[in-house]
Amino acid sequence: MGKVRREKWSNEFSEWYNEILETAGIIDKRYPVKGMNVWLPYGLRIMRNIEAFIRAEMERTGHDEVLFPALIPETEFQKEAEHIKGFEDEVYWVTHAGLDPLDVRLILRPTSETAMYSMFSLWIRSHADLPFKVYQIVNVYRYETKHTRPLIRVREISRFFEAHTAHADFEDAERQVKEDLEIFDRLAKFLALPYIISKRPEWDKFPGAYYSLGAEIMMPDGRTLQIGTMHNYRQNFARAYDIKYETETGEHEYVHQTTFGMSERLLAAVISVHGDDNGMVLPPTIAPIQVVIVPIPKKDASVDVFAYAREIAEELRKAGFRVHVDERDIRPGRKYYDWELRGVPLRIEVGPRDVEGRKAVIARRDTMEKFTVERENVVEDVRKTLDEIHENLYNRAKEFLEGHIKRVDTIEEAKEVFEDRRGIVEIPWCGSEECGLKMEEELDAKMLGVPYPEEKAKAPEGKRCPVCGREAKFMARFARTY
RNA sequence: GGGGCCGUAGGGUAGCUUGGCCCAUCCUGCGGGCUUUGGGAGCCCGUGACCCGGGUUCAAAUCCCGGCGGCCCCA
Repeated sequence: MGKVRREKWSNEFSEWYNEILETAGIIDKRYPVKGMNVWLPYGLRIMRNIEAFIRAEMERTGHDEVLFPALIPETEFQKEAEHIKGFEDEVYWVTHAGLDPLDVRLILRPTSETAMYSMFSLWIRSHADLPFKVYQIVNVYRYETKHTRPLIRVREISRFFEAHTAHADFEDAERQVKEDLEIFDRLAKFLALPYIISKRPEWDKFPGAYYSLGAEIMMPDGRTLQIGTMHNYRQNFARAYDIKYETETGEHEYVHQTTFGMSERLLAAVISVHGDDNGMVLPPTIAPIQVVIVPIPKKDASVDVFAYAREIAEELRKAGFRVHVDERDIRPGRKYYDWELRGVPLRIEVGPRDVEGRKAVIARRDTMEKFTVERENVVEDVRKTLDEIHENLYNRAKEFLEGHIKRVDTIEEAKEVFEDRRGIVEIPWCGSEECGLKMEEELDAKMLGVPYPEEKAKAPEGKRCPVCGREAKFMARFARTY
């Protein structure tokens, strides 16, 4: 009691993760198609809370919500050469209608650029239409050949967020990327998730992009998980899909485009990063139940603990909290374990002693600490404690992330760091693809890219690329990734 | 692309080598009853499974062949 354990969480993360998803009621992975899972009510409620925040941010920043069809004609899909090359071996094809083969085959969208952009070319006419900013949250399909993993690597991404924008020039597109980063930062704070941003190397950018940024978090087993991406396409897609606008002086110019993407990996990150051996720990911002009240009856007690519990619940609800009173006829200890597993950030226990003394016991999910508060201070103490929990989750995760980033100068040192296959290594790099790929191979890790913004990416004076010995231009990040 | 392992109730498992004692074991879950409630109580009753197809045999969860599905390792 009162002790946070993270042994299984850290040492047997895969088992921990699968078990939690199932027992906490997030998803049911028994659906008979590989890589496709069923969302359960509790998991969906958490995801909806995350999406509510994203939608509010989209509204705040002037994005409109749209909804495109899931099917894309082969002819549209093939317009941007790099894009098709990047996705062709992982799209699902619709080739028949009934028994007859289709004249033009259709793909199930793996992402929506090629669905959207022919429409963009119809919609965007003049400079007055720019910047043009839309988003949607839909399911997309990718035939993953590597191991699928619920919420992380799936063949149907159920909650794929994608914002697409078009701009008059490169500078405005760059402003959009900055805005995306700011939105992402606010979202990450909302989820209490510390992260890093890297600019992807040329060989790993999004197919068709001019450059790609990726946001990563640190998983309990020391691997990184990408939970957000921002791309500047420049005019690559505009040329392929003929998206032009008329300037103030009457010329026709191709637009500059960006995208910003996220998915249910956000939920995977929240569950993984904040959890412990007892289960999930949800940030109060997204917990479907923020406070659970467990009445502790005594057979011969003269007081009504249930009435007392309901009364506190009502007061908390009026103050704006999401509260549940657990009146099930099972023992309290069982209820504690139940709600801990489901990550409810704060529990209130009320027994006859509390009713008589006008008190309540508060138990924090993050630290597993318990303390007694006065009845009349409950609302205030709950508010304060929930805030502290959120802050503590963020700080704990930040410490974990930062403790897993190491700077080294040589391949040998990097290998030493990776001996336990954990963490992120930053190593000087000349910037050539050849040396980058060589390091990936030597380290058995992926290059995430270089720190972003660019100022942070520069290698300190005098550092040399450990592969070719030339002067290092950047510090490159390597990690084992999901 | 190459190699290996595995499919038994909702979840986890025993049984398989050496076929019969298996209308299949135990834990958990689920429904009901009694009793209890400050950290997973107990007892009783009930519920529910051998991946699919073919073969061998007097007899198949067990052996053989094929299919489907899952997992792991290597490139």
